[in-house]
Amino acid sequence: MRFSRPISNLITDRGYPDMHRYRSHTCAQLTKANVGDTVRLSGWVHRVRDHGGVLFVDLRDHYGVTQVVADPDSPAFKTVEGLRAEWVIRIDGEVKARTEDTVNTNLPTGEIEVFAREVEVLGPVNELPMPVFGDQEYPEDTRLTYRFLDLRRERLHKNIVMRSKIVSSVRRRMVEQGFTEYQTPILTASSPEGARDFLVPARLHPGKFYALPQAPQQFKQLLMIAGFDRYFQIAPCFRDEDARADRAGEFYQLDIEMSFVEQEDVFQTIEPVLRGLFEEFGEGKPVTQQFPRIPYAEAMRKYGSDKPDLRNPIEMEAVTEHFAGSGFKVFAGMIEKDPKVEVWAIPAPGGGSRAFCDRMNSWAQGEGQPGLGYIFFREGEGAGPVAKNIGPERTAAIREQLGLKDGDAVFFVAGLPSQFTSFAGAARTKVGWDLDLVDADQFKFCWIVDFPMFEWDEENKKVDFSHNPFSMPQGGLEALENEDPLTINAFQYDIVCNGYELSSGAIRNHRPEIMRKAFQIAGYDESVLEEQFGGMLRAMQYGAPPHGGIAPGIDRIVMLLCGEENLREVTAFPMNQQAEDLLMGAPNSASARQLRELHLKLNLPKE
RNA sequence: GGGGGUGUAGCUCAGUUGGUUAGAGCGCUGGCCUGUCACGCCAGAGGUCGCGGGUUCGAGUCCCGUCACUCCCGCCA
Repeated sequence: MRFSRPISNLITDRGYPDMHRYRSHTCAQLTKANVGDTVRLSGWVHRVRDHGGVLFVDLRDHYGVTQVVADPDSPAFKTVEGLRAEWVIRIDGEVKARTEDTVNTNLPTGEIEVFAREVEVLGPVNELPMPVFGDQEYPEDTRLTYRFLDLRRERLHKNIVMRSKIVSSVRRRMVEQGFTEYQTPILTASSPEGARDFLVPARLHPGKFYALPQAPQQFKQLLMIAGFDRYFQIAPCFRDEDARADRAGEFYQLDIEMSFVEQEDVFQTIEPVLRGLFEEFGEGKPVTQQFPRIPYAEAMRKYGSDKPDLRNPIEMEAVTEHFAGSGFKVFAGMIEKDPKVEVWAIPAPGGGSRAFCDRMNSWAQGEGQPGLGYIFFREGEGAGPVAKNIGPERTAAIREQLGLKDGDAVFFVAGLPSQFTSFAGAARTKVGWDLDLVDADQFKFCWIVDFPMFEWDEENKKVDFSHNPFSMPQGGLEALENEDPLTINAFQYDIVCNGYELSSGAIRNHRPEIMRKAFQIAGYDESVLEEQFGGMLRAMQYGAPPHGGIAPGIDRIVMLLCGEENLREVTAFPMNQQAEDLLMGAPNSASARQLRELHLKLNLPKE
């Protein structure tokens, strides 16, 4: 008898019958070359097919599936008859070639099967709450409660492995770019990201709390000030805000910071990493080669969003002048009353039918809008109520401006851009998808640049930072001293891919005097600055290099590369939307003793 | 905190205008089957129709409330 050699060095072959306790091979290894070998496999019973006189078991492990066969000649026949899905078994047997008509070409091991001599049950199974075999959908709470089963299923298993490969590739690419990975604290102080912190009570300091980092923002800047030059980390981040499909309370960022750089240096460094990553894992889908840089204001105007999906070719344009003083009294009246009122056009190539325009109109009403004005073009002229009201000349001018032809349509939104932009953006998205203008099979990247440094806080009637206070204002101290704060931009940028904000970054403010001035403009007393960012401020006074960075979201990158639309599909152990871990039972109540040690008393809301 | 969707067997779902005993597929249990790989065939078990209240002679179906999950808004640079 010939004894099989292991292919994977994971497994030691001590030779039959002194083989490795559990396996000589994985379930993906055996081929025609092994025919005649005696082998040992361990894994899960994926599926049993019982033909009475002959039994087939698909044995599955992490690596693949191998068909095990037993007939009444097999001493293991009785045991195999009793096997059920997902039992964990070890089988010893002989590799046999399948006859030509029984080869399964869908399986890498499909040319062989293992004839079972001996079967040992390593882990039997209660009735399953959900099967591993097949791809039927299951309710998410079941999937999360039995996550270990869900993770055995092909799609999720593949996603998690893919995630690991992506993370490895990211690390390799970063190291190749001259970056070094440094770790930063998990128990830290509240930082200025603006989200709600997760707090951890400090036993040794009654009444005080650590905060989990929303991002290692200050630490990475301190690392730059400490002279480490190029930092990265796959950093866990925590924000106690309500979850969304693309947003969870805990997540990972590829956190990056670089010294002695300007914005363009960061772009030149990060672009190849992301482009390479998406080319490596994007299954051949085209990836943007040179990421366009789009100023924030332009993105809002053209796409109605600061995270535009550039797969959608539609660009909006202002057409206010064509409505000013026109016969379309609703818009004309608004324009006359307020010089800030604008009318934006959303071109809809191929949408030139009354049916489509009416459908968009009722969609808009469902979105809480009064409606959606439109013109559609046919037989050389514009049709619809708006066209009637403004007349052929203005209609032709609009058509001319937008380059529309017969069979196309255009939709209009009017008002104060600040109030309708996000709706206009949603309409652009809907038109693009409904008219099939979006080529989904690609990765379209862009940089969004020139974010405003400050914004008007309507609630508190004051100027406030629009991002974090650590960004360098364009124009530096001079701009802060001489210009209207609401017109100052920051060296603040985002990377967007297919409509997802993948990351946000900035060139940091490394000058304490600019920092003080910025806080003063945002109406914060110097004492606030000292109290909250005293450490940073002190560090800046002892030789801070100019520096900047960015922090792409790992989870979202993996989500895009796996073709998923929900972070939970690429996270091994996610929480549900209510931030509960249904498998481990978190959060949970604390014992009286734990609370006592922490000097905490509960003050629960009334039922 | 608010809005939308969903909730019927372990799972996916059907259930007409309010009308007798609430169905199907998958899974499960038992039986048959020697070449399947979504094996096939036969039989069976399995239901507080999310929960509570109401309207009605009669509610899975209509109304009110409530709970759970999910998507979105708020929130999140």
